[in-house]
Parts: sequence; C-alpha cells; structure tokens
Amino acid sequence: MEKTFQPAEIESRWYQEWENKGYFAPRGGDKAYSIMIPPPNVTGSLHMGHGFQNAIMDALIRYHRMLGDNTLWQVGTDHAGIATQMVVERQLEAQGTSRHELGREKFVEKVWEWKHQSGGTITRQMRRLGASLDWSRERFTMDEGLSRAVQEVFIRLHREGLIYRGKRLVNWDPSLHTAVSDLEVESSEEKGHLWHFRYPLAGGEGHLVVATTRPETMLGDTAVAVHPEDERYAHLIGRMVALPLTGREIPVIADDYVDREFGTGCVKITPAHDFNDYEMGKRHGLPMINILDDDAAIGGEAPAAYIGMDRFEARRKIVADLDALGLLEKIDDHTLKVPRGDRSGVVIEPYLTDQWYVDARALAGPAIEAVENGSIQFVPKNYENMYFSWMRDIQDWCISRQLWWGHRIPAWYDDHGNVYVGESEAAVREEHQLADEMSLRQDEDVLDTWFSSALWTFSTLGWPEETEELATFHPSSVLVTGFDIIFFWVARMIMMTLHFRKEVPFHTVYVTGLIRDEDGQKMSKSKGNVLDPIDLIDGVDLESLVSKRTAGMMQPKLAAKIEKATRKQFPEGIAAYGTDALRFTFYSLASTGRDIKFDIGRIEGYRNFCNKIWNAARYVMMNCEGEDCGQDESLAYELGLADRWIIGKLQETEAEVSRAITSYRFDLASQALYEFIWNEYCDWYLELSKPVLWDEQASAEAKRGTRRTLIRVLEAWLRLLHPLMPFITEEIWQTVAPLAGKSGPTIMLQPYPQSAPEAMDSAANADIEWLKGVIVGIRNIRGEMNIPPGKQLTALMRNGDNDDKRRLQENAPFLRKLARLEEISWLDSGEEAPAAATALVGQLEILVPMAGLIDKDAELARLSKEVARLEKDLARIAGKLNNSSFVGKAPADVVEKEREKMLAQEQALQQLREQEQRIRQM
RNA sequence: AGGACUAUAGCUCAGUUGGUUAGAGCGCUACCUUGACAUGGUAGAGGUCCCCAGUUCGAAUCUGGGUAGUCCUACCA
Repeated sequence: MEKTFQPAEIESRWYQEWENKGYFAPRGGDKAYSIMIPPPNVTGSLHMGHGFQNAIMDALIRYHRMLGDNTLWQVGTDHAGIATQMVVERQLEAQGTSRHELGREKFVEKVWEWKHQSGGTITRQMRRLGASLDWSRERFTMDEGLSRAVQEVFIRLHREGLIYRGKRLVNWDPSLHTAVSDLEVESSEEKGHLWHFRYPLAGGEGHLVVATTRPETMLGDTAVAVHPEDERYAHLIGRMVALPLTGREIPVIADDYVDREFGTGCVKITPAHDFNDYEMGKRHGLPMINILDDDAAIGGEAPAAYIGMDRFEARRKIVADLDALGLLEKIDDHTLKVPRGDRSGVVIEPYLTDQWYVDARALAGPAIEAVENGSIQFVPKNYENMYFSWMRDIQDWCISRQLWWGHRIPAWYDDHGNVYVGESEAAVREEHQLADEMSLRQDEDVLDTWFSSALWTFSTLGWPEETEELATFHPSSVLVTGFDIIFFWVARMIMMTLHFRKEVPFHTVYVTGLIRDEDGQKMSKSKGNVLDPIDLIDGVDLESLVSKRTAGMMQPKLAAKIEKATRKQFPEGIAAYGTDALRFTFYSLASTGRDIKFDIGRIEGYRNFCNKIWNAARYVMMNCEGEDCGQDESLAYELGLADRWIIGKLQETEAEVSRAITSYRFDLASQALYEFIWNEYCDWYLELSKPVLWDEQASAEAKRGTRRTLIRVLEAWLRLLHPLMPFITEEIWQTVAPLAGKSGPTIMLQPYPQSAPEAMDSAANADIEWLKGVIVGIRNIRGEMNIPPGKQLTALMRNGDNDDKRRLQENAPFLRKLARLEEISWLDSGEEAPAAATALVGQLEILVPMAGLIDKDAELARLSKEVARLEKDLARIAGKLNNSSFVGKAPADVVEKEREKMLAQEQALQQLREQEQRIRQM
C-alpha cells in the first residue's frame, strides 16, 4: 500500500468495475426501496447542489442496498425547454443565424444534435461522484415512453375538463416570446419613479390626478378608479374623463381595491396590462385594450403615433408629450417591485393571449390531504407549512409555451377555430368524423417542462403500461430535493400522481439546504463564486480556475473583480481532495433545515481523514498479513480489555449511524463515524494493540485475539462507512476482507453491519476510561511541565481502591507503553511520598516524582489552576444543595447525583490542597 | 404586509424529553520525525450560548417582547 491515499486511480477503476458488473441494478429482497433522481438538465453540468443531493441519495441507496432491499435509484435527464432552447439559440446567433431562419423542424434537429453532443457531460460527472444509479434504466423526458405518458395525461385531463384553453392575462417574456408561469417570474425592488398626470374631466371643468409607475400603459387605460368612500372624489364617480393622447373618454369608477392613502387616491385602470386592473376590469365590465405586440413594443390598439416604439422609449415620449400638454403634475422617486423572467432577465409584461391551463385547484385538494394525513411527510417538517400556504391559494397553471423545444401540445384546430385534442391528427379525424378535405393544423405550442417532470415518478417506470417495475417501485421511498422547487416540481408531482395513480409519488420529501459560498452568498456565475465539484475532486490550478470563472463575462469590470477575488482566495488553486473527501464534507454539513456555507477548510480535514483511514489499514495489514488472525475457530484466542472495549464501541457506533441515516441526519452519521474511527479505533485501539503484538512475552492466544479484533473491527467499519465513502472503503476492503474471513466481489453488496447490543461491554468501557484517565493525567503533567515526550518516567500510585489495584495490575504494560513509564509502583499508606507532580483519577493519586524533572513553580501553578476550578465547581454544587427548594422539589436522583458529585469534588480538592502544601514546603 | 428560519469559541457548525465542567472540526499556542499516518502525535488557550422580561428549585434549551440577518409568499397604481 502507498504511504498516502491516492484517490484518482482508485475511483475510476472501481466505478467502472461496479457499473460493468451491473451492481447498481435492483436485486434481491422482498422489500423495495426506490429513489427517483430529480432529473438534471440534459445539457447542463454538475453544480454543488447536485453534488450534495446526489451524495445524500447515494448514501441512502447504498445503505438500503446493503440492508438487502430491492433497491432502485432511477436515473434520467430533463429536456429543460426554455433553458436548452436558449443555449442553442445563442449558438445560432453566434453563427449569424436564428431559429426563425432555420424553421421549426431544422431547429429542433439542431437541439437534438446539441443534446447528443453535450448530454453526456452531467451523467459523466454524476459517475465521478460515485453515484450508484441504475444506468441501464436511464430515461429522458422527451424519449418515446415519457412522451407517450405526457400525451396520455394531457388528453385525459382535457377530457375530464381539467385542462382548458383560455384568453387571459399571462406573464409574457418579450425576449423569449413566450408565456411563463407565475413561478418563473422573479420580482425584485428597483428604483423608479411615480409620475403624476392630470386627466381632464370631459366637459372641461378641471381634472383629476393619477399616479403611475408605468406611464406608457396609459394608452390602454379604460377607467380611473377611486375608493367608494373617498369624499374627495365622490362627486366624480360616474363621470367621464378625457384620456389624453388617445381621444378616448373613460369613466371614473368606484372600487374598494383603491388605497386612499397612496398617491392621489385615483388609479388609472389598464385591464390588458396589469393583473389587478384586469380583475377590476372584469368586475366592472371594462373594455380590454391591448397596446403592445409580442416584443412588448407599442402595438395593438394604441394610437398610431406610438406604434412600433419600444416600451421604454414610448414611456419617455409619453411623459414628454403629456408635459408639453401641461398635464405632468410632478415626478417622485419611487422604488417598486419589477417582475423579471428568471431565465431571460427582462421585464415581464402582463399580456393578453390564448393559453392552455391546468385547473390546479381541482387537483390540489387530494394533494393537500396527502400531506395533512401524513401519507407524505416533509423533512424537516416546517416545509409543510410552505407547501400548504401555496397549495391552498393555488392559481391555475399556464402550461403552454411558445417554444419549439418540448412536447408539442396534442391539439388541432380547424378553420372555424374548433379545437380537437387527441393523440394524433388521424386519431382526431377519426374520433370526430372529420372529412379528409377539412384542413387541420396542430397547435404550435409546447408544454411547460415541468409538465413532464410532474409525471416523473411513474412515467419512468413505464406508465401508462402497468409494468412490473411500477408495481414494485412505486410509490418511491423518498424524494431528495431543494426547497426552491417545491412549487415547481414537488407539489405538481403530488397532484398529478395522486390523480393518475391514486397513490402518492413518494412517502417522504427530504428537503436539503442550499449550498452557498463561504460568505453565505448564493453561488452564481455572475458572482464568480461558483465551485465545481469536479474541481474539488481532481484539483485545479489557479489559472484554469480564473479563466473558468471569468469565461463569457460580458462586463470586463466584473471579470477583473472576480479574477482578483479568486486569486486571493485560492492563491495555490484547489488541491485534489478526491470524491470520498468531498462526499464526507457534504454529509458533515448536512444538518437539516438550514443552508450550507461551503467551507473549503472542511474538505481538507476530511481528505486528511481519508489518509488516516488509509494508514490505519496499512498498520493493520502490516501486522496481520501472513499472520494468524484468529479466523480458524478451532484455535483458542483471548480477547483482552482493549479488544472487548473496541468491539463494544463498534456496536454503539453501528446503532448510532443507522439511527442517524434513518432520520436523515447525515451530519450525525458522519460525526459518529469520524469520532469512532479516528478518536477511538486509531488513537486508542491501535495504540493499545501495539503492546500486545510487539511483546514477545505475550501469549499466542492474546496475539491471535488482538489480530482477530483488529481485522474484524476494521472490516466491519469499512462496511459501516461505505455508503458515505464508497471508493476508499471498497479499495481497502478488498485486501482486508479475506483476512477477516469475508469474501465477495464487492463491498457494495455486503450486508450492512447490525449492532449487537450483547457485545456492548460496560465493564470494559469503565476500565478503558480509567486507563485513559491515568494516561492523560501523566501526559498532562508531561505536557505542562515541559518534560520531553521521549523521557521515561516513574509513577507512584497512592490511595487507590480495589478496582484501581486490579486495573493497574491488569494494564501495567499498556500504561508503560502509552504513558512512557519505566516504573510503576504503589506507595503504602505510611510511606513518605517524594516531591512529585500529581494527577487524580477518582480517588487514585498518581505521583510523578519531581527530582530533576519538575519546576516547583510550574507544578504549583498547575495545581492551583486545578484547585481553583474545583473550588468554583464545588461552590456551585454547594449552592444548589443548600437551597432547600432544590432539595425539596428536584427529583431525588438528581439531588443524589449532586451529593455524590460534591463528595467526590470535596475529596479531590482536599487531596490537591494537601499536595499544594507539600510542594510549598519543599 | 404576512409567514418561515437562523443567532452558541476567531471561523463553520452540533447540542434529542429543562439538571453536561456547553462540545466537534478548522484555525491558534507549545513541544515532538516514537517502528500506520507531519494529510501525523501530545498537551493547551479560547464562550455574557444576541438582548430584556417571565415560568421554574434549576433555562443555551420553555413562554412573551425586542434586535440583527437569511429566505418565501403577496403586493399600492
């Protein structure tokens, strides 16, 4: 074995082996366990969030596979309509062409080409993480089977009246030329203005003043609204106003939506370009005047003078024109929420168009109930509130998109505007008995990407066929995802699955936090703070990192800033930490219910942990290879104290790790493993094995027992650790397992260690704690007195009880070795003690004679520090016990515990004070 | 505006039903190449558990009120 752990070669070798041998496919077990991966964008690449979530899913999957469950981790990718189409359009633009020049068919071909070219990136990266996905079942949301499921769902929902077409105000993205759903709009505060305009009363006696943040929409005003109880304007209700620049007259109406305190208390109403105004327009039967075209330039029924003008140019022009007419009263600064497309970043326009909708309200009822009655549980639970509040106020879901990349809507129109929904034109003709000469054209639009994602848990298993997989693996066990797509995806999956399967899509939703950078900032390309999980695995030099982070930056200033920050944070680039270290870092940070600041320091620590594991195995192999490791049950072996202790600790750790994984506390699982492996197995057990293995006097039975324990405990914790660190555990297990009497082609399919409570050994624990106490006591004296670590010491024991005597008797060789003592002896009660430094373990006093070694003042300082600590503690306990209400009201066992503690502390204090006296008198 | 979450060591975070000497990792200090590992070992320093009030014999933990931060939803033209 190499002296240090070298992950790179090991990882690629093992992953290939696992995949080639088909270990990822479901097998065995009557109990099914399944996870459907949240399908990443097929042309995307892996980010830290994927890395984190996949690490968690893989741990769950490997854990259940080792438990012997019939385990499926379903893999697949998403066509990601808008995102993918945008990428390809940008490429076309760079080539000096456009999708419109190509035409629909050629364009879609191009996108498929791009999919074939770049579609392997993310799946390759997922392999690098060690994800044990069943690649033989890989699906794509636009492959044949899933497309069939999409069509089936659309047609059935339409038949049931749950999908309908309607002309409504939608969120229109003027750069992408498509409608988007409410969820795809992000509002943020931006600085703007509040313009106050005078609208003259028809008839000419005076005016009223309206305030607006969007002057250009006044071209489409069809009313001015005031509050019904607003005395200032009561006399105007029902009168007409001459709308400037348009030659139209519009009424003054009363509606209690109007806030009297805001602006002037008069609101211009533009039903075709504002959601609130749209509702008010419907209430009052106002006309809807569209004044925009698809680019959000002025169009429609706007006055000819403005037609064709860009919306922001029109705004300036209209303000100027009104000003020229003397109708501009004032302009105030005003911050407002501006809605922008989450993909395009441009300002979204409310726009009247024909779109397809899902009646979400009807589907929401059962979906709410499923969470209310616990059929689906969120972890952590507080996300259920977020889910409920959205679901109880759900709006109909606009599912049509004016794109070319996606599932085309299975609807056909005749020349009279009739709509026919069916699986194909032929099917539609047949069903509706339409004559062949009657021309039909298919709806141009495609479905929202999330429509197909909503079917993911069952469409991947072969639905609408009633396949065996569907019967076995659906509902899936758990969904692992981020809170940011609870509405986009989780809620819609629950609705669709309940409707079509009459069962939940998953029993548990484990909501992970977001991975942020070390300052708590969201990682984003434009901030230049993105970490690529693959770079953490393989390492990256500074120049590559800088050029990666600044590539494609439109603003040179920003690029320079990013470069500077990157050079400062990673002056040496990023070291190669390996997959296991990265994964373990994710687990250690994965406490539930909070976002994760990714601290690069952590991964280094866990890389070191890998190295520790590697070297522990090296030590074990050096001492066990070619030796009798006690696997021949006919030969007697003897388990010493340390052996019994570490076996018991292993049981405790096994129980803890299982408990943690079952409750999705990967931070606790990783911590339990780290602590056991490093602080107990390596720091203490391996050290305690040396005196036995290296002692020529030790019996063959004792050595056999020690080797047996060394190798068997190691083999067990490798399995215990495997779901979190798959590669290093597999590599080491291959060499270790045979010595532990285990065999098999892979650790992946070995049984997961089960805790055996009967092997826990509290007597051994107590003895080891005593032993540690004595050793640490002596080391403390050595450390604080500046006695060289190599210097052999003499220790005298005094005032011990029978347990102390037995323990010392049994463990003298360990004490000698681990505390570096050349001599240990008991001091009789009458015997005069030499000048010495002291440590206490219970009542037992350990004296390290000071002759020539110890600085008297240093020892006094050390003692008085200890005395002060005890005095403070004692005062606290005494205070409690002198308080009659504590003694009276606290439970008896708590009081008793305090009494015992006080007794022990008093005795220790007395011993230390006496020692202090003795030293002083020297 | 409504709601959720967070506040514990220099940094990143644990802390289960109220009773612990409040813990871990990283960082820091001192010493040490001892036959698995310097990606290591040993010892150590470091905390007003955000603030105030309350409940209680007892509060990091429970209740109320503040402060600060993060986020979600809905928005006033």
